[in-house]
Parts: sequence; structure tokens; C-alpha cells
Amino acid sequence: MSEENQYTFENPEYRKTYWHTCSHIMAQAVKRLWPEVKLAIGPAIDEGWYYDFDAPFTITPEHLEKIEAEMKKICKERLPLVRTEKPREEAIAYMEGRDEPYKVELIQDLPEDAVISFYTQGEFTDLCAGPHLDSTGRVKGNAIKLTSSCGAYWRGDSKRKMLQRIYGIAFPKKEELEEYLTKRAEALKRDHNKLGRDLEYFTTVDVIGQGLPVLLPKGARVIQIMQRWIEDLEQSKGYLLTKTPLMAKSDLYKISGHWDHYLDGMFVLGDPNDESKECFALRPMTCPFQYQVYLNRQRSYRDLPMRLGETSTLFRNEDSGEMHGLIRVRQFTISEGHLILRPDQLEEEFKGCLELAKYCLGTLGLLDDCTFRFSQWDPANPKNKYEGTAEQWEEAQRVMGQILDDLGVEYTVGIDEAAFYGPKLDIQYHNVFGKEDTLVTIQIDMLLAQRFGMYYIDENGNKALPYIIHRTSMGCYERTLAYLIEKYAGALPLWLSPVQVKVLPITDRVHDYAKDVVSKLTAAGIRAEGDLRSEKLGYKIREAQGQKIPYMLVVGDREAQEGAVAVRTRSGGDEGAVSLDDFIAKCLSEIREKSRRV
RNA sequence: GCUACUGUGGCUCAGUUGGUAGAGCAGCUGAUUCGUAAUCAGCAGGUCGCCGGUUCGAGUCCGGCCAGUAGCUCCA
Repeated sequence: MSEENQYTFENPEYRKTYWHTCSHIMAQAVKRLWPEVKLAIGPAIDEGWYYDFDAPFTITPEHLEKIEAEMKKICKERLPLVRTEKPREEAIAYMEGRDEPYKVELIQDLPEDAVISFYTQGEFTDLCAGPHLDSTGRVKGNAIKLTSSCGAYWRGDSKRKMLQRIYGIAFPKKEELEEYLTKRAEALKRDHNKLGRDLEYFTTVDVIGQGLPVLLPKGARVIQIMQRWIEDLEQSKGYLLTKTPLMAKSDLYKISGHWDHYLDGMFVLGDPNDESKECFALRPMTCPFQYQVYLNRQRSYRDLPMRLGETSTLFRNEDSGEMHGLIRVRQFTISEGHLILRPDQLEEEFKGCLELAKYCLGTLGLLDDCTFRFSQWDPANPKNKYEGTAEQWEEAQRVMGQILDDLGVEYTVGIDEAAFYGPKLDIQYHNVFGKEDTLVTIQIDMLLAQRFGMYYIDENGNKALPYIIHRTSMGCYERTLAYLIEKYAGALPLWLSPVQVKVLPITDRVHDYAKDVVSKLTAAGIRAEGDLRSEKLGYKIREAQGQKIPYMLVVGDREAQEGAVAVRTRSGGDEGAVSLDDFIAKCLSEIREKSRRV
């Protein structure tokens, strides 16, 4: 970055500084309007900033308007921002004097030797490491938007007080703000939770319950297409298909460790405290079930790697506030699999899993928007989440890190994001709200084989413990469908479209021909429907467009006579008439080509 | 689970200070047979999320529950 454009908004560091100063301006405005409000923290984030407040009233949209107006004034006042430092005791006394208990706590938790700095603008001073713009006049007052307010726990701890967070965004020009807000509004139109319901992919029903979506015919069809594809694909990669029970006695989960670590997350059938009766639980994962396939008989090193795949339905009792459309649900079906292997096979098999996942996501068109996260343990995790020894963890993470580096995977590190039995490579995806969730995960497990006694006989006739890779190829079907709907704004690629072709007869005279076209398409393996209502063509087209159907075939007297169809695409409009046979051939080759592309 | 907001026919919404539900689209019926994004007419459709309370009277007020939304926390 050259000197002259260092202070432009394109520079991410400048942008963050700008937004950080905005957060101070916002806090100053709040303190001016309601001096009784206490300040917590207010950082810049990827898009804008937030500030957490402890206010004795609920912050409403009306409050936000008032704050925006006050911020505008502060910008106009062109207050210089001045940095000062204070020794620890003085800093604490200063914030105590200002009656800012959260600031006092923040200073107290800083390391002994930390430099404690403050930024002052006019009458307002905030504890802050900086950096900042040199004046509030640098911020364009009429290009600020406070987007929302919501609750947020003090210090991210659900046991502590819930504060009120205000999110904001700002740009150097008003037009840029408007452009941003328009783009955001456009993105929200792709929200699968709205679009997926409108287009009848899924619905939810009060009396069924939270997090238990009903897949309607279109949603069920797309999932079936993906499932058949994945099962066949995995078979071609040497996976053995299994089908294991959806529930088990508590005994199984006690061996696996889930009973100790995740009881709260399981749906338990029976009373876990009554030892005189059997107690079952719906499965929250497939691992211990699929291990029984391996354990069915004694295994030799020649049996390894054993790649087991299953289309597996899981149940997780998520907290009531966690559910979101098809992305976070209580029952879902995942392309699950476990690879049981000799230590010397780890790298190659891990690589195979990653390649398969990338191929699947690439074929779906989601890969380019994915990010990779190397999820590691946190030895200091306060909840004693992790099993195994430090040596086992260091070894597993070293091996995984080595493999990722060898493969040239660009990743971020997520501390304390590992599974209780091992590190993960998580492939992350963002929804239209910018929220990130795991789409695919590949995990290395050096612990569970021992717990289940999954030995094999090595070439010297000795018992040896295998490594296990837990992995999915394209994640769980519900979540993937959600992201597909958002990615394509409901207009799924041809090969995934639940209805690929709609035949639209212009008059009742050609209904027989239209039916004939539908049956020929169906016979060719194309998902086709006819619209035989006595409506005008424009009306039928409008409806089919609304349903995002890839191809509309208009048939009138002309087409009926010539054995032709007039092709209309959802994106390109009228493409003219071709013979039905030609259309079928073209359609089939498009389906083949698109569904094979990486 | 926490904070806040929301909940009127399939969908989008209206419903004055509490007086006993209304529109458009969709649906159904009939007419229309019309060549690339809304043909016309008629009909039907709602215990106003559920339960309880206040009141002579509640869609409108209060409480509880259920569900939806955003964020936080969690996410094997």
C-alpha cells in the first residue's frame, strides 16, 4: 500500500480505524443523551462496529434515531481525539470516579505491565488501545446507520449480565452507505428461511416442534437427488454403505464418552437416574454405531483402510434459541462416514476425504464461498471438555497441521473448537446474515478406537490400534439445501431443480400434445410437469418464473404440428422453437455436464 | 437458555381511545382458448397462535405457554 492511499477506505486498517472511531462517537452520543448508561466495550468488526451498553431502559429503534442525530452533531463539532496514558491505579481510580464499573473491570484484568491508554474527544473519554482518526470531523455524519440493537452477555459469558448491543455501519460517502444498505436488503431476499418456505421446500408446524422442519415435496426431492449422488459417489471411492440404528441404550454412549460430555444435548428416552430400567437415547452422532460394523469380527491390517459411509439421521437437543430454518435443527441427516486406518495411511486417507469434500462442494457450487478452519483444543478449557492426554492432542494436531500444510490448505485456527476426541478441519460457510456455520468437517481421532477396543492384527501378528477419521462429504442435507437456496436465490442448477421443465400449452387444443411432451421428458429421466389450466400463457409463465423453473416449454398449434417445443429459460427468456428430441438431448447433456463439474 | 421484537383466512397486509373481523393475491365454480411475467365474473374461506385473567363486553388491556425473527451464549 503506497503512502497516498493509506488513508482511504479501501485500506482495511483505515476502515477499521474509521469504524472504531465511530463506535466512540456512538458511545459519546449515548452518554450525552442518557448519562446514566454504563459503557462496556465497543470494537470495530468486519462490517462496521458495535458498542455494548448497560442501560436501565430498553433500547428501541427510536433511541437509535436519536443517537444517530447526536452522532451527526459530534461529527460536525470536529472534536480532536487525544491519546493519553495513565498508570494502572490512576486509571482505575479515574474510571471509578466516572462510575464506569465495566471499564474498571477491564483495566483490572489487563496484565500488570500493560500500557493503559485513553482517548478523549471533547467531554468524552474512553479506555482504548486505539488507533483512532485524529478528529470526529473525519467521520461523515450523514453516512452513519445504526442497524440494530440486541442483547449480548458481558464478556461473552452467559452467566453474567446481559447488556444491550448496538450495531452500526458507516462510510465516507452517503451513496456508499446507501449502496451497502441496498445490497444488504438484496441479500436478505435470498434468506432460505423465507425463500425456502415461499418456494415450498420446507415448512415448520407448531405442534411438531422447534427445529423439526417438514420437508415438502420439492425439498425432499432435492435432498433425494443429493443423497443418491453422494451414496453412489462414495461407493465409487471405496466406501462401504452401512445402516445402523437411530437409538441405543445409554451403555453405548457411556463407552463413547458422549454420556459424560453431551448428555444435555441428547434426547433421552427413559429415566437416566433409574438404574433398574433400560434407558435409551436418540443418537446425536453415528460414530459408536458405525464402529460396531468394524467390531463385527476381528480385523487384519489387510482390512484397512476400512471406509464406512452412512446417510445418517441424527438428533440433537439444541437450546430453544439456537434453531434457524434448515441451518440449525434438532433432527438432520448427514453424509456421515468413518475411516478406520493404520497410522501410515492417515495422510493419504485424510487427503482423500478433503478432495472428496471439495469435489462435492465444488459440484454444488458452494466451494468458492467456503473458508477452512483448523479447529484445535484448548488445554485450559474450563469445562474439562477434552479427552486424552496432552501428548495425544499435540500429536494429532501436529499430524493434521502437517497434512494441511502439505496440501497447501489456507486455513484459520480455531482454538477451543475441536471435538472432545480430536482436532478438526472445518469447512465453513456464511449465510445471508453473515453468520458462519460448519458445512463439512474432517476430524482425526486417536482416542475412541481404544475406548471401543477396535484393535486390528498387524503384519507381525500383534494387536494394534487404528486411527479413525470422522468425516462428511457434503455435510448434512438440510443445511446444504439451505445454503443452496441462498446461493442461487432459489434458482437451483438444472440438475438439482426439483422440477426441471414445465410444459405450458397455449390452448386446450394442445393438451394432448403437452401431456405427450411431459411423458417423453419423464421417460428420458427429466423431471417435468404440465400446466394444463385454462389460463393465458403470460399467467403460466409468470407463475413458472416465480417458481424458478429452469425451462418452460411453450406448446401451441405450431409446435404440436411440428413435434417441437418453444423453449423459454428462467434467465434468458424466449429462445425459440426446437424439436422435442433436440431439446431432450440438450437438456440431458446439460444435466450431465453441470453435475460432473468440479 | 438469555435480551428484544413479532404472531389476524395459504400469502401480503388493514382493523380508530376495548363494542363483537376487512382487502388484494392464492383457492373453488363458471365463462374465456387467448403465442412469452397477472382475462373476466361469481363463490367460499378466520374459535384473530394457545390457555387463563380484568371487563357488561377483548383481535385490541394483563399473565403464562407455544411458535417465528435478530443477536448473545452454545454447537459432538
